[in-house]
Amino acid sequence: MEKPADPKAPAKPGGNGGAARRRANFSEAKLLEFAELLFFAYRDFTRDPDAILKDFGMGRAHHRVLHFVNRHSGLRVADLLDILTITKQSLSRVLKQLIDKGYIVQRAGASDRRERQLFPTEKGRALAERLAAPQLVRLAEALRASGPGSEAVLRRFLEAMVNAEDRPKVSSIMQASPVPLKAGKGGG
Amino acid sequence: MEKPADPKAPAKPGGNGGAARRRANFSEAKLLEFAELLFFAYRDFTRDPDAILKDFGMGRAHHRVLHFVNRHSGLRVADLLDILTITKQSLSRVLKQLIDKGYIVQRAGASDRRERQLFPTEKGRALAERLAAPQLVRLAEALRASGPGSEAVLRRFLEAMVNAEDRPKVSSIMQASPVPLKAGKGGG
DNA sequence: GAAATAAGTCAACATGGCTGACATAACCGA
DNA sequence: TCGGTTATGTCAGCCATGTTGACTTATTTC
Repeated sequence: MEKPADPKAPAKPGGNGGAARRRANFSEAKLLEFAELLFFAYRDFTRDPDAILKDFGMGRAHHRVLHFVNRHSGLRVADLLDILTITKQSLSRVLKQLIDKGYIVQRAGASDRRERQLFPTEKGRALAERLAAPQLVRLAEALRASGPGSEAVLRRFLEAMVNAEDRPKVSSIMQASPVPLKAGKGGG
Repeated sequence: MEKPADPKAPAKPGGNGGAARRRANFSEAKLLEFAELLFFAYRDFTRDPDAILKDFGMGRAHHRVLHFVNRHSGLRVADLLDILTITKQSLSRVLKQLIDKGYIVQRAGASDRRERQLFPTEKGRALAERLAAPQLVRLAEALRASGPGSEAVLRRFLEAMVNAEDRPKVSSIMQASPVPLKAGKGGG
């Protein structure tokens, strides 16, 4: 019953209903281009590891878990849930597989034995590096293409893209702390 | 049977097997940080529209289709397949729903009547703008936080992140051509 | 000792990828 | 005009990965 707008005159490019106006100096058109570029960039960023994972009967979810366990060895299940923003049931599925296949091991927490700290095995480290390799090449080339001094710009941009309330958490994660990341929970 | 590496001495941070060495001046650690930042940035970039979509009984796949149809009004199904890099069966599922709900209309191609050109309805344009709004705010703020002149850097970076062979295609898409995007197929 | 917390589990369901097979309509060249 | 190719659509089923809800176990904390 929904009468669609006349398809004879579709999508007036200038006629923006009002959502736009101007945002801090950036035109809507320009911002939309960045949105699209981000989509394309991320689409291809994940492509190489996805192909490798297929050979191992695993998916992108496994990659994410393995990456963070490898990079931030010793983190707890709760930290991982926080980072990935998925439910423990979703995490459990892939984590169990990674443990069963010998890519990750867990140990009871040092101070709190209810906690499970996660560590990569040698095999896990090897796979994590293999998955990361093409992504690092891509990033290095893109940074080079961006010109000198682009790293600082990139870092500021990406950090600002993160939800403001999560930035402290992300920062603390980025410091590759070998200690379980309690910051943002009760700590500071 | 897989004997895991001794979990007592997990993840020597310096002991990189050889995948690393040095990539064009960027340390592996730095590149990994960018990889993580990109993950967090994209994670949050998609969060706002995902929440809105839920109220409409739709998912991220609908958003992607609606976005590109709205931005590049008149593109063909084949163009969309190319952009999203999914199968026509996957696209069909969400596209059909968007058409049934009156967000998108199709017309037979002007020169080739086998083709289906896709257009947003008024309703579709409205939803696309509503979904884009929080993302554009986020992007504008992040660009501002990146400092003056960051746009050019960002653009170069994101374009370089795209697979080299797809860059011409992406460029032609970005020009918001109102004409069906035949470039990269047989054209130039 | 009771309550709270960290983690694990079972069951069911939704979304959105995939493959394979096949149908229809339209175009295009011989 | 006919036959092959192309653009699109569709059916059927599978897989990965997200969700909610309910419940258990081990451990810590008050």
